[in-house]
Amino acid sequence: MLKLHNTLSGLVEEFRPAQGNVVRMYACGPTVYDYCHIGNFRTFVAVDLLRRYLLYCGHEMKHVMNITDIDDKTIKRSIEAGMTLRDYTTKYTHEFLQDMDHLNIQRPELMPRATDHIEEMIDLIDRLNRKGHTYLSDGSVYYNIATFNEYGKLSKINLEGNVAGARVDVDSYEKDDARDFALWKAAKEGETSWDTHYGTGRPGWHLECSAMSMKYLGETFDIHCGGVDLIFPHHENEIAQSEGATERQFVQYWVHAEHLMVEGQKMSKSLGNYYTFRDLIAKGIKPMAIRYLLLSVPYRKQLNFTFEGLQAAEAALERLLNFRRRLKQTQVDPGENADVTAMLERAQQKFEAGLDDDMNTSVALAAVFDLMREVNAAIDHGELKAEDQKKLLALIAKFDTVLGVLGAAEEEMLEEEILRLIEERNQARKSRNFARSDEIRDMLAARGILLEDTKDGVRWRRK
RNA sequence: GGCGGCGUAGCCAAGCGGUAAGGCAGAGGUCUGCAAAACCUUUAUUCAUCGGUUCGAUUCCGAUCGCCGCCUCCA
Repeated sequence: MLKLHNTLSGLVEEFRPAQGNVVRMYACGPTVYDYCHIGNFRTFVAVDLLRRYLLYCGHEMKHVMNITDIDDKTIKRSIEAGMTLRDYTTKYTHEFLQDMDHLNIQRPELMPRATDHIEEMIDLIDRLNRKGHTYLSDGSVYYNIATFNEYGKLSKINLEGNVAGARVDVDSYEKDDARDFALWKAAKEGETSWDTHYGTGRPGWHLECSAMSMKYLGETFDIHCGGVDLIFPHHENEIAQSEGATERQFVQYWVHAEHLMVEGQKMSKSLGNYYTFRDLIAKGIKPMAIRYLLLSVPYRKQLNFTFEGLQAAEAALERLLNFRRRLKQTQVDPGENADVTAMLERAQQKFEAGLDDDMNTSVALAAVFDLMREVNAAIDHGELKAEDQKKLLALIAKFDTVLGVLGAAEEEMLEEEILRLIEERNQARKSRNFARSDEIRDMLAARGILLEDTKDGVRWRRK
């Protein structure tokens, strides 16, 4: 009896990688016939957050993300573009990785290409063949799902944790030959193909993920991620392929990211609300605002992606950055304040409890904002001490190893000219020459330097 | 038609039986020459609707309405 986990509750307390501290994780990557749209990145950000939190928890990662460079559309588009498949997919893979970098998504340990693993795929077909799961038809090899009696267990199971199996009707699949899927497809005229003992052709879509995940992660691994639309048939078929061949449990945890809506509507080209990451950047949206918005709603929830939401994300992010800047620049006395220590501990506990609960990022973010409010009040009252300041900065940095939205605290070099102008403005203000002081402030603002008058003196920051 | 998810303040949302987190926007206040930033206060007697179970339901059950996804190699 195979066990199938659906949620990642209790990550710190209960989740134990099968291989020591090394978490073996596979994520279905992009198909590379075009630019990914923003919904794709919702999934990739969710996977990144999970990866980062596992690292935060002290695990090591062996994380594989495939590059699907051999599906129908990619082949078609490369022909249309007059490029070789390899050149075409290399181009779009490069674009994809650039977008990943801009969204601060960490690179997986391995990003294998499907077309580099034809041999492994053939070997897997051989194994399935030996166990009687396949049949030949018109030069193609099909998986006979009637021979795998657990077919349907992933997509039919109730993913939200209600009574499993209550309404599962596996029989309808077993009778239906139409549910069989291709492991190897006979070559079509003009398409890229490989010569093998199954004839000339190319692998079916689902095969690459079974072959590559097991090659790099072993026959059983910890976590398999992807978008919800992949549950059926893609992941269902991966299970059939892998478990059919190995007779072992393929995956411990399935993590499926929900889709998003744009302005309350389904994203589609006809509605004009189909956005790639690059479209949004071209509109002047900051990458970190996109990342923040995408991660602010737990991955299991369909999030509503709106421009108003992007503005809100940017404002929230700005506030967090200001807070960190203020924290750094505040002059403090030596020592430690027990109240602040308590705030710190509460925040860390809530942050981790949130993420432990199946990556509830809403709760984790609330913990960060609660902390910010409390610490701001402490600073206002002059209650922050040197030890607190140090610990807080460290904690914020630690939180951001997971969230990845703040970036490294910039060590800005004070330009002598800026300092000189600030000093000149101070003199002007002292002599109540506000026309001149405003002139200087505006001049600096025009160059992206914002001044704030506080009771501790002038604070400045770059916009 | 089959399977599944969702419907919480102006917007984004947490919430998993015990009396509504957090963010954005808005309002008032403190501070300031004016700002900015920050802080304080404030904004849902109520969680799509109607029933039911319970001492008690946003949370469980049923029905209704609305939105969304999968069932067609589309993340």
